[in-house]
Amino acid sequence: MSLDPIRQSSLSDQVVERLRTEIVEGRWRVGERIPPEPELIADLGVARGTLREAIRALQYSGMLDVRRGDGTFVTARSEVPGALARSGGSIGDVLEARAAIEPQLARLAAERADDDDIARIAEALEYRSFVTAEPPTRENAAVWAQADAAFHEEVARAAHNPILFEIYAALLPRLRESVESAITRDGFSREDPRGHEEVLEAIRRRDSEAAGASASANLAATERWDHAERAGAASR
Amino acid sequence: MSLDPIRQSSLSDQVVERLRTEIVEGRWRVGERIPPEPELIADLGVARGTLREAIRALQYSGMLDVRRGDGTFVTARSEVPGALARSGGSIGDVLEARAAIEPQLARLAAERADDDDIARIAEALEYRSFVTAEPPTRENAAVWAQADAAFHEEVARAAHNPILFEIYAALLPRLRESVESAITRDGFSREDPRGHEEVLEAIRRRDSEAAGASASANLAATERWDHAERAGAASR
DNA sequence: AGAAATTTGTTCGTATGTATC
DNA sequence: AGATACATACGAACAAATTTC
Repeated sequence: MSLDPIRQSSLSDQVVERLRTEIVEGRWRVGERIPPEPELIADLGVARGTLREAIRALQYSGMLDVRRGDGTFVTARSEVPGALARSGGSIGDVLEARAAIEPQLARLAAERADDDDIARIAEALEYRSFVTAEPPTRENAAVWAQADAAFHEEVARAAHNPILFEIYAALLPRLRESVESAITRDGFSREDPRGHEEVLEAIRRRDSEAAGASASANLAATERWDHAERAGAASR
Repeated sequence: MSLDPIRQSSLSDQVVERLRTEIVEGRWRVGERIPPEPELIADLGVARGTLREAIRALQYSGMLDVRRGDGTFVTARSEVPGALARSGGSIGDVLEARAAIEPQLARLAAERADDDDIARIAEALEYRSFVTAEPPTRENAAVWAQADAAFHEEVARAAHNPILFEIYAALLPRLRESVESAITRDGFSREDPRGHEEVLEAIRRRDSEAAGASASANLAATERWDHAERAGAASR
């Protein structure tokens, strides 16, 4: 059997790992500015080019946002959303991916959610209902889309599967974007009669079948809207 | 409404896009060596540091493999596998993700596969059966795992959803790895009585429900094996 | 409005480590 | 062993964008 030769990792790769760790472990929070180049150079003891290569790697992966003359900011704690954003696909494609993943997440959440998970889901749902009560305007479209996404994200977290969570969380921004632009148009209905509550109640009852079924039903409504939307767009 | 200021992209970002395009559009094929730094510098008209930053970005994303003293090689045509590889998770997590996505892919494939898709699936399945007929050894474990993955990849392609395809294709290497190491141990059964054939036949009949059901059934068998495997490992 | 300070962007020169033949 | 080709790393200098005073 032939073994791959061990290759010592380059300095700049090591710097990437160091910076990435700061972000993943939350010492540098999303939105915050990281220390400027001269400071990092001094701390890490590497040349400027070496550091810059590392920063570029994380920038391209979507974890950092580098603004010339201003600074470098943390934008995400994972590479997956950035990678998925580059892979194209329409809103319909995003919906189909959600249709695959969401019911499974709901089922797993019903099996594995602990009390903290359930409390977070309930809180997110409460806020979502609160926002839904307000009249839809362009200003609060982003707020509503965010509130909706937050609920789904908490369900996903409760499934306790890091891979599915990563994938699903990466899909959410793309969906949020489209919902936000569509929300003031046409017949987009923000309220689904108790569909989301049903998911939460099924999780509380540890009824994984019911949780999956409710999630599927909620998605079917959104897909109908997407089909109508696309048909309308074609005739415009 | 406040608009985001337009920010002109840096030279090194433009270089990233140029290099990425060469890879994505297949002019630089996977496995090939890309031109050496001095040549790219001359062609693109940028400084060494600028080019190196771009190469590092693509290296970290998993599309390039840089070997000091040797050259830089193309390793993938997408960033998603590299990103997903960093997000942790166990084999069980990978299986659960597959369980979510695979049936949906089979359903979509039954709705959308064209003649070319079906021919490719049939070919992959034929090869898989051929390899399965050989006795399992450590040497051909990798070959079998690859043949199995190839079948699933062709089904995924036939679903004609770029996002789901990217996600699923990114999961395959992780699964292949574990199957490969487990294949000679314990009671891992490489043959499932006609399970994979059923998927193909359902796709041919355009029966999306049957395709999804067959895919689910196939996965359930693998999941039983994983549970047994984990129980065994715990008692060892 | 303008000047200075801060921060990232880009270039060049040089020396060194590593793989291949 | 030697030669060649290639990537790695450092350092210094100047350019350009942004913020701050």
